[in-house]
Amino acid sequence: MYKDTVYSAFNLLMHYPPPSGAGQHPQPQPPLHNKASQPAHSVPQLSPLYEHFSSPHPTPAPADISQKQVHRPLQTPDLSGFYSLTSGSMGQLPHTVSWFTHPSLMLGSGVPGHPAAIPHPAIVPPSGKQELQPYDRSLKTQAESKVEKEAKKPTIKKPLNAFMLYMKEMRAKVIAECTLKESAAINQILGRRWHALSREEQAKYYELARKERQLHMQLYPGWSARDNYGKKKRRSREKHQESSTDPGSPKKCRARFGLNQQTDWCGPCR
DNA sequence: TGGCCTTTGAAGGCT
DNA sequence: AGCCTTCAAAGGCCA
Repeated sequence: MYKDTVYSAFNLLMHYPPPSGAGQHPQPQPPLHNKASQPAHSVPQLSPLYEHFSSPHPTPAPADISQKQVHRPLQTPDLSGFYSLTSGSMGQLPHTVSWFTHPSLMLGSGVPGHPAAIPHPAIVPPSGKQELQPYDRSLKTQAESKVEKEAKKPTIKKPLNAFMLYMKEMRAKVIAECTLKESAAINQILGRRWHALSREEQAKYYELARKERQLHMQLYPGWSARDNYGKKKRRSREKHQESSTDPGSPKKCRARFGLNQQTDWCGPCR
């Protein structure tokens, strides 16, 4: 089952048409969450290219898992260099973001039913830490157990959007250039640089993000962004409310003054 | 130790 | 339809 899903997702990407039309507006594509609208025949047959992606360094599964596993239909594919293998603009994308480096798309045991026991970076325990040693469960009520079970459910992270992918790639560069380490400051710089990118350059990241969303959908069909709501502590609303004098972020500022999202900047945000 | 900061975009909910 | 809220990443900072 999972094998089919991964194969389908992989092939879907391998056969995905490149961005069409030069100068195409890089704005996000229409939502892809309507799975029902995708006909089964839209997933092509397994590409022979897939054979190249079986991992040269398969991570052995822990004994307890491997013993229980009846079959091992799929090894964790090494998808590093995936984009360089694909044709079209994505292959020329000069960055390091790929399935290999992007945690939410790395394949591993976190994927339900996946045979390998490598923890999936996109699927993390709610605490983000190793589980505590087990204790006497007989002391627990069923309700408590249910609550705990729910709490221990691994978290599937949201797929990264275009800007997040850009940030992930460019962060190291900015850190090196500016000798900054504080993410808040770095992100401000990256935000400005993002807007300085040409539409063609941004389009690469929008396309990549679109593919990531699509793969995420294939890997976690029932997942919803709503699943992770409330798992981070919400910020206080007061802090989010903008003062009349604070220009806020460029995005908020443009929204407030009705400026063009791509080109216009108000004074304080320059 | 855990939330905040800071960015943009996606998605879900509400009016 | 439009607005609002939350969460994705990152790491220093602070209570």
